[in-house]
Amino acid sequence: METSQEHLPVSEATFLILLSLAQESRHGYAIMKDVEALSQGRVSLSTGTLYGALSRLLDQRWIERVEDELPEQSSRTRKRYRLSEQGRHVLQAESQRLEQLAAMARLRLAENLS
Amino acid sequence: METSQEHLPVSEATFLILLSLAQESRHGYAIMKDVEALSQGRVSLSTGTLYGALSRLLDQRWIERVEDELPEQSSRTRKRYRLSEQGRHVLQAESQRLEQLAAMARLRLAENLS
DNA sequence: TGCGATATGTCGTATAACGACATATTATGA
DNA sequence: TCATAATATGTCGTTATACGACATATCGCA
Repeated sequence: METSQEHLPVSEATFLILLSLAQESRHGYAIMKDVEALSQGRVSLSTGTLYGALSRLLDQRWIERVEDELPEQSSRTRKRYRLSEQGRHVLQAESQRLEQLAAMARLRLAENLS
Repeated sequence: METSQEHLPVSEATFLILLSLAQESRHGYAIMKDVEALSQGRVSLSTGTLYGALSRLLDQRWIERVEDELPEQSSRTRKRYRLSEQGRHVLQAESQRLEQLAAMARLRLAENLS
């Protein structure tokens, strides 16, 4: 049986992209802007990272293409993506890993306050 | 001014090695075992990862060599390492990054429980 | 008309994790 | 005593991926 945990950890870029799509489906540029806002400006994805990650995530089936409603008017070359079921599982597993890591650090760092 | 945040994120392997050394100075093999225990068996560092990381961490001055007390008796080829001041700063910064990421995920994932 | 924002992509480089391989010592139990 | 497991450190090649630089096109607006 293949569990989501086997794919962890995912990179920060991948995590933030998945997290952005967890809220709603978006196209690449919107993900870029959302990740920047989401991280309070700390993370600015370069286009190399973004589109490379999107293509990888599609291959892995963690995200899926969504056909834009209203394709007639205002049809730019935008491509919309959404999180797949599998992607949501991975995101949840990675979130737990992050929580666990943060909790471990809190404990160990508290031990040594002397 | 160079702040610890500029080096983030650090890899999971690096983070766990630093966290292990935050408790007390250790030699490589002991770090390996501690990381395994610390992560409840989830992370088993390969020696390639471990010794590669240690050598890099020394270069970056995030860790330092410690001369073993009692070098006469029981002197194996063990090399002991400790966390440097800079290393502790990086570890603290990375812990905060992890907390922030985990908190972000908690919020977004809670939004979409419907 | 031109510029900034929106939008997508490729390419080359650098970093680092990882498994496989190599080697040596120490402790233990059959 | 002899083999085996645990302790201990290291190198090498492969692979994954982040990132900056470059390239291109459209849209809205002043």
